[in-house]
Amino acid sequence: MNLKQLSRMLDLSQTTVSRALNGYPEVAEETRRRVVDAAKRHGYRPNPSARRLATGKAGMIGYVMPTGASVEIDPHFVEFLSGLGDYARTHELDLALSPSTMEDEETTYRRIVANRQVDAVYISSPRPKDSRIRLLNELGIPFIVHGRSEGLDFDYPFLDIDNEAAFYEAARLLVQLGHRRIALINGNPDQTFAIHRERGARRAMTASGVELPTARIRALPMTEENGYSAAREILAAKERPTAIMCSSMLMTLGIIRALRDAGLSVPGDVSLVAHDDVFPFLRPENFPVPLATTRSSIRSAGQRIAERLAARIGGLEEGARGEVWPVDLVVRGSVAQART
Amino acid sequence: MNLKQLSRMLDLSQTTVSRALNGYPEVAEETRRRVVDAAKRHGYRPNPSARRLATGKAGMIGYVMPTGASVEIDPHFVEFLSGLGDYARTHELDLALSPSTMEDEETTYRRIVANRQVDAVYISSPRPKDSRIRLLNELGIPFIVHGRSEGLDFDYPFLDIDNEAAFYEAARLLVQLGHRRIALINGNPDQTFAIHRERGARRAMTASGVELPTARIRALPMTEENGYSAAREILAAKERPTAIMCSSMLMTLGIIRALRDAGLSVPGDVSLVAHDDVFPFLRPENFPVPLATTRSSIRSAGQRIAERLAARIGGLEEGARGEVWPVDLVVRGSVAQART
DNA sequence: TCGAATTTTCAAAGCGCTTTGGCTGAAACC
DNA sequence: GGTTTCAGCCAAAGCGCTTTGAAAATTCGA
Repeated sequence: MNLKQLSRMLDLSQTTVSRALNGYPEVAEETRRRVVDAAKRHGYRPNPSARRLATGKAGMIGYVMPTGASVEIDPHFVEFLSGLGDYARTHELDLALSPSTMEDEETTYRRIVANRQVDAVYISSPRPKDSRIRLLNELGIPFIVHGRSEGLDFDYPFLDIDNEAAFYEAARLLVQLGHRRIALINGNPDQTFAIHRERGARRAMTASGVELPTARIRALPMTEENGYSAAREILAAKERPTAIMCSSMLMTLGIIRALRDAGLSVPGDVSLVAHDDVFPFLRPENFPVPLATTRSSIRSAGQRIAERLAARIGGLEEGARGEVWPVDLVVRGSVAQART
Repeated sequence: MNLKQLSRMLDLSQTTVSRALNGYPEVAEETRRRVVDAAKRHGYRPNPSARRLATGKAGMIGYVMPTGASVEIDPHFVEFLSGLGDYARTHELDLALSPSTMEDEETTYRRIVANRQVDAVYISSPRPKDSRIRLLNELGIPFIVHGRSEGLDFDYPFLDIDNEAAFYEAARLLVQLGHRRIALINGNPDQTFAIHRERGARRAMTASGVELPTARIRALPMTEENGYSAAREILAAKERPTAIMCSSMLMTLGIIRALRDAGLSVPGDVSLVAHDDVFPFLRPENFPVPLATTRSSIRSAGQRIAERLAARIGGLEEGARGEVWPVDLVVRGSVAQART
């Protein structure tokens, strides 16, 4: 069933039918009802390719997905996607993933924009001075950054959590509990969130005269394995830390393994705080010792970004609006008073 | 730059240019060279919407993504997607994810097929008598199932790993090591893979006169939490198992936690074998005790499925071809001789 | 009641591509 | 030399929708 058939059936022109269906004002209410009704009854759905060709609108949200042998999409992505999908589903939006190697990223963005394949784009895991943001800004397609960049000389729309405050609070808690040797096992240092977290931790510690030497910092991709090896190294130091802050629960699994290897207990010997992105398959309450966390649902972020993207597509949101979500600090059994 | 402009520039008709670019034979070799050359030089790329409208081909692989508050996309999906993307990227294919609730699934499939939004579709996590397979079969769109269904009265194309053999081998190993009380902590029982795994394990055990009572079986969504609680229950039995087979490494993390709670050692008290889908962020070698696994890369499966889907779109593959991959059994420190 | 203003509807022109069917000129055949 | 054949090219007709510009129908004001 296409427009032509439907309009013939109703004895109306394609124009009128199209307008009736798309809510244009210049069509009599009664006619509209007739049309809408018939469309529903016959299950008419406009062909999206045709519509796209005619309007230039794609009805899709795009994401350029880094791939390649060595690149791994991390589990955060699924959770995020899940949230994005939640919203998209109820708003007739689909997602287009365009796989691309790191090197072809720019080309890929240019392509999907030039081809009008998507109406809006989101960017994840931004780095400082992220070139993708500049590019999209120039290309003039609606976009939102999940996270933030730094050092860009213009503003852009983003949604981020307050990583700095989160780790500030976490560090402050540890300091208040008397910890003086606190380590930080962070995510990849070329990502802005990792920078912010370190900044927050450092600020809290410095404020109390506690040092955060580089020897007690590790910044690596967030895998169990890296958590383990980072913890091994840090625990091997003469001045062993009495608390560890970590950017990822997956890494924390590795840290716990290292602690066990070293015969150290949580929180007896070492207190632990980690950031929790709220994975349904890995809960801080269920750690050997319930894990204290800074918590923020990455899934909700996905929903919200989809919502804002939709608003942008519809012209309801404009400008470089930044949104920063607070992060909860949830204290659980993995933190305790420092041994004196 | 569009076809019209390009053809005018070359002083050729759109027809010829289009044909030259698409490799049709009725164009002189020299002309083709000229055209291809100019296209590259001016960065001409056919507008996909227009092409889609004209050909009915979408250049996209579709996936109906289950979403909803309670539904969680599991991390397997990302790994798979990663593989799919790997292939798609190099073949000008994009992925279209259509989020859908479980109830709307059928409608969504119908929609994307009717609209020609995608050229092919893949289905994951098939259940026995999976209605999606029947539907796609009727709709006549190319598709491939990742995994297998059971009890369908027709054949269909799929790619699966040999779950039954994998767990057969694993169980056989445990039996050979003298284990007589072996537990199975499996994935969701309405998924075919879980059924196959149980079948394999049971077959190996029965062959050696070892029982697998339901009391020693748990089948749940594969989260750390479920692994933990399943293990707790099973370990609480009077006749405690001396070995546990598990369908997921994430669950195995929970099992290990439960073992530790119970003061049991691996492999001293309990041997452990798990299935490994090869997540980059969680490696069996890095478990407290290196974990013996049945291993099969879910990412490679993604690549292969994309490849086969592309072949189907191009008419190079047809019929109900099923492909079953063997699974490696990798013995590591988590299995040992049963205590006598 | 008549012309103007306003609604409501329509025919037709795109959007950028593929593809059908036909045309042209040169090579091949008898 | 005249007729076929065929390679190589083209004009034009879609694909199914939106949107422009104009016409028809209706309402309104005086």
